[in-house]
Amino acid sequence: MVVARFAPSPTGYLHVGGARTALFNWLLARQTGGTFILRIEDTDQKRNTPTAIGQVMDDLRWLGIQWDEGPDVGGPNGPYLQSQRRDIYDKYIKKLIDEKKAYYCFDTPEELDALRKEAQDQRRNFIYPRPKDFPDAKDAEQARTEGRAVTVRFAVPQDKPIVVQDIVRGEVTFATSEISDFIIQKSDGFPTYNFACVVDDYLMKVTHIIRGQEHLNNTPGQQALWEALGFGELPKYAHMSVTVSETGGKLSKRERPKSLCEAIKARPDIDLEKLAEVGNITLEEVNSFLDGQTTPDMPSIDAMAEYLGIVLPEVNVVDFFKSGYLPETMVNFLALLGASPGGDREIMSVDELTKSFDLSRLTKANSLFDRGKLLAFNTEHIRTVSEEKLLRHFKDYLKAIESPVASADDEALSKLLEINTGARTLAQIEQKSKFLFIASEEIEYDEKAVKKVLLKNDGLAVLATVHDKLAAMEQFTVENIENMLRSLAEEREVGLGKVAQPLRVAICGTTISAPIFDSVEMLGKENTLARIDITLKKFGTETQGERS
RNA sequence: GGCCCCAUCGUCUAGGUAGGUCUAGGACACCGGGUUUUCAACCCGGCAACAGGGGUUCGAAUCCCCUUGGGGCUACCA
Repeated sequence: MVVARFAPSPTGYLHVGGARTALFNWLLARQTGGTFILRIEDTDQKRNTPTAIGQVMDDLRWLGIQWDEGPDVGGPNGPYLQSQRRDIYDKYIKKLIDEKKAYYCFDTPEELDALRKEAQDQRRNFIYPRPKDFPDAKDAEQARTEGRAVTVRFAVPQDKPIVVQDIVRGEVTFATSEISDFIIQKSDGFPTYNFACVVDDYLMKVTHIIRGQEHLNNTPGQQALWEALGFGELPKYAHMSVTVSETGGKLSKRERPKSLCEAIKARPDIDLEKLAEVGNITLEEVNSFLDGQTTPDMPSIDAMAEYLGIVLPEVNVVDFFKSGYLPETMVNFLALLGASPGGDREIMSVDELTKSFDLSRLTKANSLFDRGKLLAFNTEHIRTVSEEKLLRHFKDYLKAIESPVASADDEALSKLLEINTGARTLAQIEQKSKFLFIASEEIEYDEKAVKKVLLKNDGLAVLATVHDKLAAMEQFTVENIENMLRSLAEEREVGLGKVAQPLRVAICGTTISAPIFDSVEMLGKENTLARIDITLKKFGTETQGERS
């Protein structure tokens, strides 16, 4: 019976790297009919955001990743929040201390830093100097009353090299002399990740641990702990390749601030004071951010980016949601990043991915998160998901971005989805349809579009003709609109574009929109004529002089 | 600096664990052409890789070693 788990620390929204880890564990559990656990590693009081747990769970749900045991659903081996398992960890820590397998430490950060610097200077790895005699509980108590910080370190057995049997890497050997006695209990009484993780994986009967390669170096220590605690058979490990970004290095949450910082620097004319105001931070904070000293909070980053009209690269699952990607796309893409079902298959459903998932087929080399390919996947999934699913996703999306299109009923929304086949993202569909749902007076006319389409080639004259023909139309149907425009083009011996484009600009303000016949029909006769009137009035006088 | 991992088209990858069937396949991107009411989408065609050097072998993308290059970790973060 397979038991897999995803164990995020709740520091904010779920990012794609975390989502991939969760997905692989979930895929394995689903394929084997095993259990998938969601465990929250909230042992760092400083880093936890109270809302983060909910955000992570929302993101997983959006992806369709359901957990069998977790903070909200419970389970036989709860609680699933590490912060609620303090007594359990304390018990095991006491056991290790009693057995002389762990010991108290009283070092100050300064002392530790000095030791590390010394090691660095001597060109060797930092190894904590284990005391000959371990301090006892009384020493610890006294240190505490003196106000000194007390931590507990695990005495890593030095007898034999530690071999990690990794499903993707094979046998990886670590010399124990390279593994420093690490802290298992912090001075605030919380366990460290390396300790809590081992205890929980044992208690929750986890059989498979799939995680990022960044944890490979933690594994020998965790194995030693597992053994010292007498936990018996080790779980199976699989350390996945890391997902890297175009800018180099691990794809992380730093991506967005970094990208914004570069964008600001690339535009020296920016009013930094105004920027600070928009981001709701001080000018000093902006400068510090530009110097790489500090990083403002995400809402500030987003606000500043929006103000500057910069699109930041998506890194969190919600970012992709708000950019109009489908969960099916994300699951498919992430499942194939650093893994392959073999052969030429790429666009796959969750069922297919589950069936074909194979831990032994994980790639060893790091892979780059290719947004272009993701877009292609999204295009394909938008084309192939069922109408009902697409409609549901579209409604969720519109609601999330607070689009005026959200006011449309299901019928209109379905129509939009239908006429916009070939769209790459839901965002594109929204952008090309938005004009149908805003007031005629609020249409913004794109300067280039007006110049190119209306003020040239008799654009306005054509538009006036179109207006009259539409006004005379009794049945305002897609078919009639199309016939009218086509015959008008024929009459004038020009391409359809010459008559369709002026109309397009008149009703939506730009040269880009959903297909014109359907758009006009959806807008309705009254609105269409009104918009043409507005356009004619607005740009009509300008043409007089320009016509020669 | 130390330890660990990795290396096929620009990118994701197939092929590697059983060396010959690989003049290295697919997809994305890119380039050219077609289609077209805009943007897309779609159709056809093209470009493009076994990091380098040594071995082992009749034969190596595939096995071994070195070099180079990338990545990770090196916290009282996870």
